[in-house]
Amino acid sequence: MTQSTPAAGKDPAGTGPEASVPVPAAASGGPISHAIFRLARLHRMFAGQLLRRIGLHPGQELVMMHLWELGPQRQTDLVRLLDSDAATMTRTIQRLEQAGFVRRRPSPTDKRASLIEPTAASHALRREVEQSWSQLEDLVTAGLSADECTEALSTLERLEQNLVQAAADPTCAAER
Amino acid sequence: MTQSTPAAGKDPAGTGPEASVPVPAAASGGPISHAIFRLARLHRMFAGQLLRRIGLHPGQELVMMHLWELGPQRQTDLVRLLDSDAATMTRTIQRLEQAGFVRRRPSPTDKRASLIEPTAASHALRREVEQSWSQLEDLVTAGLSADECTEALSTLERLEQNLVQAAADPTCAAER
DNA sequence: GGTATTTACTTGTTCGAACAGGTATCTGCT
DNA sequence: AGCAGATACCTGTTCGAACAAGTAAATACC
Repeated sequence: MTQSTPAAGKDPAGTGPEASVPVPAAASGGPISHAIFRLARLHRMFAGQLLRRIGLHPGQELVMMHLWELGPQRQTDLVRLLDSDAATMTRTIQRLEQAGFVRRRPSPTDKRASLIEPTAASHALRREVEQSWSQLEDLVTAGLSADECTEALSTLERLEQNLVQAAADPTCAAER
Repeated sequence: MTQSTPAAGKDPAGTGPEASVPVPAAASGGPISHAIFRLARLHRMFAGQLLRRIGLHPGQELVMMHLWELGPQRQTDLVRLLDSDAATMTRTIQRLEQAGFVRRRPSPTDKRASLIEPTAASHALRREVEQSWSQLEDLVTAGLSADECTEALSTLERLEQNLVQAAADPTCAAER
């Protein structure tokens, strides 16, 4: 926390440009929320750019990584692994299937389910996907020491834990 | 929603190499990237839940906050302020207009542009939106001291800065 | 066995995000 | 003045995310 930008501090009118971080007073009510939002947006954009070259859309690569690693899975398993949505998974699988990266096989034990398995063609992508991930990681952690990385990770996880806990907390009133 | 603990669980040796929790080795290639992804997802979900009650969709509230704060703006200005996309802004404005939160007035000086201004009805939402933002901020920073908040913010901004810089860096080769 | 509930998956919808065009209009340059 | 290029905005498309409903099969219960 040595060279923090004065984002949360002052941003007097007039100077306008603000090339690095656009942060009007609109964000003053939630500087950390806003920072999460901006970081996530940038991060997602980079991931999208990296994935685009290898013919995947953001989100699809996570499905593929799980399939490569764990072998054939039911959609429900993937949903649980990715903490995703069944409807989203249905369409993601459909697109991956149409793209030739995935195949569906009826489950031998459950007529409702089908097993999703990566195709041979998809394995050619595996290295590129993993490479892109580590490239993105390098980008985002540039200039950070190992200790700083650990600390950053712990910070992110702490924030995440706060939200996880809030989701489980009945006082949240965010029930649906 | 129901997300298992990412790092809180100690997960002793056990049997497998990575019998960890939400993601196996798939994330090992980019722990920080993955943490950003998860945090952002949760954060977005919470924001969505809070906004849902007040009749806005995630993203729309940012537009409204800028309009409330800065007064009538052209779409281009909003795009620049939010670092967003012109096409996205067009449709977001259309929906906000249809919802009655925004009005369009032709620009007196530029026949191409129109000025977007918040309606009187929209001002009733302002307090709720700001309240939701600070509520979300409280949620995400729960249990953090002021110092820890500052540090967390600085960490987030540092990661963001890395990506901002990478985007400007020609070695990125991500140019079109 | 027969019914109720849960589970696995699908479809429809709306939304933001991003890319690829397309059309006016404005601006800079000659 | 006239033209090239930039600008402001719109439309079409595909994608993930989330919600709502619905179908079929498995499971639980009586």
